[in-house]
Amino acid sequence: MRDPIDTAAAMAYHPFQAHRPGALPLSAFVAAAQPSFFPALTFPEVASLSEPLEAGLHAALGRQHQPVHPRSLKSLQSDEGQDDDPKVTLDSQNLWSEFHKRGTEMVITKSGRRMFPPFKVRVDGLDETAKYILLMDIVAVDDCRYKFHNSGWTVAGKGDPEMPKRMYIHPDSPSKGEQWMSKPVAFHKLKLTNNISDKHGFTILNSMHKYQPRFHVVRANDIMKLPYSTFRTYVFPETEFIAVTAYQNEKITQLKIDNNPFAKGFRDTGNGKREKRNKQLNISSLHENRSKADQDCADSDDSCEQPSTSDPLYSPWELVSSPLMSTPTCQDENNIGSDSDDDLQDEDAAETGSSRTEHMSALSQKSEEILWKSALTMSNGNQDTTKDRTMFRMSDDMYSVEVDSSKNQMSEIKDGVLPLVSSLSLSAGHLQTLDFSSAHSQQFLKLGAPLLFNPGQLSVKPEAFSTTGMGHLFSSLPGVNNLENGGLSSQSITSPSPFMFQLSQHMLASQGISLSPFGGLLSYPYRYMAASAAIAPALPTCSATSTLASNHCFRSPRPWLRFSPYQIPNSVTSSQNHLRTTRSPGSSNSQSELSKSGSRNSSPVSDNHSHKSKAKQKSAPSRNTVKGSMNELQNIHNLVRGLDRPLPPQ
Amino acid sequence: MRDPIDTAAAMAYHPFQAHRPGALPLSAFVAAAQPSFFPALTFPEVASLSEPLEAGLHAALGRQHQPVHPRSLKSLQSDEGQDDDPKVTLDSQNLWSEFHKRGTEMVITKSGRRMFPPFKVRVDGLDETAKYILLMDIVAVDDCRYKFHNSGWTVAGKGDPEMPKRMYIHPDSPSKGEQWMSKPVAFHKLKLTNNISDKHGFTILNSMHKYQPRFHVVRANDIMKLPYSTFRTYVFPETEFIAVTAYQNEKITQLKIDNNPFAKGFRDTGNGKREKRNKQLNISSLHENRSKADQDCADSDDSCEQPSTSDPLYSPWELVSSPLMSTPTCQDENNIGSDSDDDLQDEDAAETGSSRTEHMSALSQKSEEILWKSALTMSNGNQDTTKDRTMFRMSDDMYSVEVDSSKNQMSEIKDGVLPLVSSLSLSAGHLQTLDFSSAHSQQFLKLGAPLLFNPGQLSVKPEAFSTTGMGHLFSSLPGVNNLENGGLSSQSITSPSPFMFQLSQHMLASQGISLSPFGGLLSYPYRYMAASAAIAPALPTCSATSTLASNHCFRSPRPWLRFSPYQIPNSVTSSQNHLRTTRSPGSSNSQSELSKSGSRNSSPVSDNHSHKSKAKQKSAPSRNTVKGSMNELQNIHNLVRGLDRPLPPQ
DNA sequence: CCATTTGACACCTACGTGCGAAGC
DNA sequence: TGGCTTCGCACGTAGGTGTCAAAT
Repeated sequence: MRDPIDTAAAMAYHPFQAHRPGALPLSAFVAAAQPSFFPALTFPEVASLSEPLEAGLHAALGRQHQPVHPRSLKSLQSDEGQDDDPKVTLDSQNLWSEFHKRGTEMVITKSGRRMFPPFKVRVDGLDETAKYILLMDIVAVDDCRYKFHNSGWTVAGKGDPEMPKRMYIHPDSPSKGEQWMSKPVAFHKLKLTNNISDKHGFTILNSMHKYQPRFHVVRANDIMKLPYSTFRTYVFPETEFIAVTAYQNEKITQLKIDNNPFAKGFRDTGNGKREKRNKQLNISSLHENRSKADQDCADSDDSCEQPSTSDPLYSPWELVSSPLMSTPTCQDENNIGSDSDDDLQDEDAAETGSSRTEHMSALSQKSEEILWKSALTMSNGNQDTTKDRTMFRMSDDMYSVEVDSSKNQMSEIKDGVLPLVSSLSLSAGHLQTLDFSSAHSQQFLKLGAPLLFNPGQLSVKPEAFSTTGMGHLFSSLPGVNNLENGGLSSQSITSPSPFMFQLSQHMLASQGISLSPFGGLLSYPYRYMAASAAIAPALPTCSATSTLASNHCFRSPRPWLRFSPYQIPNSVTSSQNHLRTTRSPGSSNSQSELSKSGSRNSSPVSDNHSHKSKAKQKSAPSRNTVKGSMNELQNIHNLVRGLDRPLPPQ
Repeated sequence: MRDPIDTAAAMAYHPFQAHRPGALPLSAFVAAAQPSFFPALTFPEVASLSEPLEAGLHAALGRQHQPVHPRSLKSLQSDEGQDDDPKVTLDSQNLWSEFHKRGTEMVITKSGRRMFPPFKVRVDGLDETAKYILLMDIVAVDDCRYKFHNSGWTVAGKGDPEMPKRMYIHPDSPSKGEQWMSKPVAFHKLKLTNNISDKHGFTILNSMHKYQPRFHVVRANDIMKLPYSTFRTYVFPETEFIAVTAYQNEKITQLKIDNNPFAKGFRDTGNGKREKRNKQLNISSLHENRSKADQDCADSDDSCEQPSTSDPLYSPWELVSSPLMSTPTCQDENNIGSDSDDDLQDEDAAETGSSRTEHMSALSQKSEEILWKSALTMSNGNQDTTKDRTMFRMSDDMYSVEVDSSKNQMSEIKDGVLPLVSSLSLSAGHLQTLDFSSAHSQQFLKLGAPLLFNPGQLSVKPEAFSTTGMGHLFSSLPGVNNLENGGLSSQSITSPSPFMFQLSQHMLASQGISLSPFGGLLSYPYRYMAASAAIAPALPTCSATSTLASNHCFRSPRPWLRFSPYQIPNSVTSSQNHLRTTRSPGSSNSQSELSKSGSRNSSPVSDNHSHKSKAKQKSAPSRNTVKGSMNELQNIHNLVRGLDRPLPPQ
């Protein structure tokens, strides 16, 4: 049914690390990144292309570098078996594409807003018996602020500093591959907000900024093992969006109204100013026509709460692949997604089955750049220029990046290699958080929510975590119990490691770890927990002086509010990484479904992919690769928080 | 605030086992049960009264007995630290009492119905840093069928066979004691149904039968360790109820309408035939006036979804302790809870503060019997007569029973000893199931739900489970993976062990265990998993010939549908048990609150208990104790399923 | 003045209630 | 017929929508 990966690209990887903003502008590294693509490789089973990863890594590391022994990391892996080959397809892809080509907007509110379309994926190729943790995050695509002008989005200046992005771990994690593959994996519990003081664990975004959701597959049977596990990251370009507090593009509004069941009240019953829009809204096919089994999507608690757009009068839209209305970089001032070119005009034309594939192909080059940029830089705006970068993407495909922190060698060339590297792959934001939010977290947050891993506090030997270990990794380890019992120690506060996870108590509980309320100044007490000294040696500095990475990151409250992404100093640590990139067919289905009233003769996107290999070759990875890697490392190692909690100034 | 246990009773315990229905009627054992009470003992910290438990145990065991080595069990304990002393108080106790004294009815529907009042408890005295699993089940009080006649409940004959009762594990399990104590623990996700083919994991009850909810505290950091852990069972007599498909007692209906927010639409707005009932409905105090913090009750996903009865015009009712309207045994034909005596007539009287305590005290003896019966026999109707039994209860207090399977000695006498024994304490039903239902389970059930532990399939040595183990107990053990991977083996089907748990995939997933769909005749494939040969040696036989316990229980599909509880043969195994009984003040608050409009001068029940020691002395345990123990063991060791799944005839 | 944000609101989807007619 | 059960229903709660006016 769904075998997304059909193209491959490989790229040499050059590890890299220390970065001193100011002295060493990020853009320098970004510009050097030049991943190369190889022709499509039919995803080998467990192909593993061995290549040294440490080249120049330690040398580049200014300090704070605690070398990671691959063997140690290996032992930390909860599941190192390579007998899986995850394939991920985006659910309701055609709906996503419809939004994307018009310039998807996502409303962010103070109280938190869901995404629509819902981010839902189908996973295949997992080891049925192995446990996986599935998570997602949303990272900034660039460092630009946008504005909607003349029915199009334009860059309106430099972006605002990004709040720490949280890793949203699917509430069902960890679960067996069997379970994940049995039904779509939905993330509708993830909510977007613009409230920087959010205490629910929602993802905090900047309005009028562009973001890219990402999906990660981690083979681990315990959330506590996340840091030592391989991350396979999947990026669906069509899920890119601009965060807004109020809809700017009326077409997006109408698309939402027509497809979101909760907005059914606004569908034209002759009241609004909107006219007969029903005809063009036949895109909801995949989103609506999900089978009974599909409705049992794997999501937190309410079994697939996201109501299905079950309006029978909507017939499936054509399955457009990679949308063209991609976003410009900060330098680009050209409008994208302007309404004039193809919206209302070709509505009926689209219905007749006219394929947009060609049109999109023409813009694929640009799309690739953007997507790679977002994938590489984790979109925190850590680069001020984008023109220097040679990005790439495979049109009508989504990108997946696999980062294996336990391998000190070049990754296997699966379907493509992305210079996205991190010792832990917990990337996507200079401040990265693992957030187990959901209804659970919201409930548990009330008694003191996030758990932060402080590498310096856990000096347990990696070997202690045996592969046959029974989970509850830290709960029974010396030094960890102290943290668990004692609430928040001043030491933990003053020198939190950049590699910290924010966990909801619920998830922690099911993992054998719990939090205790911390009677501090905050309504949301924190607790710091050591993850392992082996994982995140490098740390970003957060002082205004922008010194090189030190272990005292975030000694000041919410440092990210003081600096722009470029100003936030970063440094990455060694950690021999195993890089593996796969590509999953994202919007490669160009089938068009003419019937708009049910008689669909083409299978839904996720069920019938034409595995076209459209891989493009690019130059071998150069500095850009390094840049990407560095950003990844930085992101991963960055402390991510997101709750409005003041930290001791020192 | 809440320190429920203030009275103690101790009782000699004589293990016991094999039971052959027909040849050896259950009533014989039941009649012999004569637990004895000792005066209140202020619960010692970790007092441990050592007494041999094995007396006559093995001798009585006809066969199938696999002796359990205490040391082995001890090693299996996830948390053997005795530094806790759980105290449990029933939330909304006064509301419960209001219902109970009228004869609580709970509607059961095919699609599942919540309980109202919601079963919610506050837990205290836990080890803040230790992990606990909190669960509850609902067991039949007797083997009687009831009917509502002349505004009162009467026994209407012998009860129908009970479906296997499922252990509902709180979705947040396991969590730190810290978390459990931080907020009320609600179980509103547990639903009642009369659909014997229920596939949601709901609790299946017989209409017109009487049931008793029970609450269990287990110190364990992994659900897989449940079998080896000590169960502390708490019974709140006022939560007893009769399952109905339609309300019989109009007073109960009105009480529901007035207190359940979801039934607000039926409150007298002048439409119904019900007149001014508002005045008497001031009971909702505790249930309504919960603080903001209380609303964050620890429950599955939707943070305390149960809406609060926030009608400000209701003032707290008097805090009555143990209700009088207790249920009769099958032999008793006297009406209870008849409306004529005290309902509409004394409504206003009650409002004026007239205490019902005396009235209840008069009936306390009867109540005790009933409660003990339910606690001892787990109310599966395994005894056909109740007159023989000498039950007891401490009026206006709830009972708690602690069973420690890891101790081969008489339990510490805390506040009382109850002859409730089981090798694993997973009692309460001849068919006992651990059900992790909730929204999760419903979702995961769809791909093959229950997990059954088959002791015969796991021969791993108990020592393998080290205390420092990291959870995921079975996932990495030899012999277990086979089960996990292979779906359902015929062997597993044909000889399932009586000790099996039914787990939802979700919970299993978070515990390192998952299930795979089994392409059989059933929509809900089963998977059998060995728990440990050390735990449940004895098994109930389920054949019509009523042979003594054998390992081939439930070889026939749904055997419980063929036999009455008495016909189902049972046998218990040795397993040196540590018995400990505690008593928590349930409805011991006899304060009356006169003000019906807010001016409560008495603290809520859970905050202000007058620790009255009303322990009563009873005779030393005799055969009845054995009976109770046997039932417990049987219940625990019984295979519990509940899904309408046919088993291979052989 | 503008662009953007906020909050109350009507209108939806879910689903928890008892009712009452109909079924068995 | 008389119990008891079932089902659709109206009416709640809870919360997800975009709208619109007002605020910033």
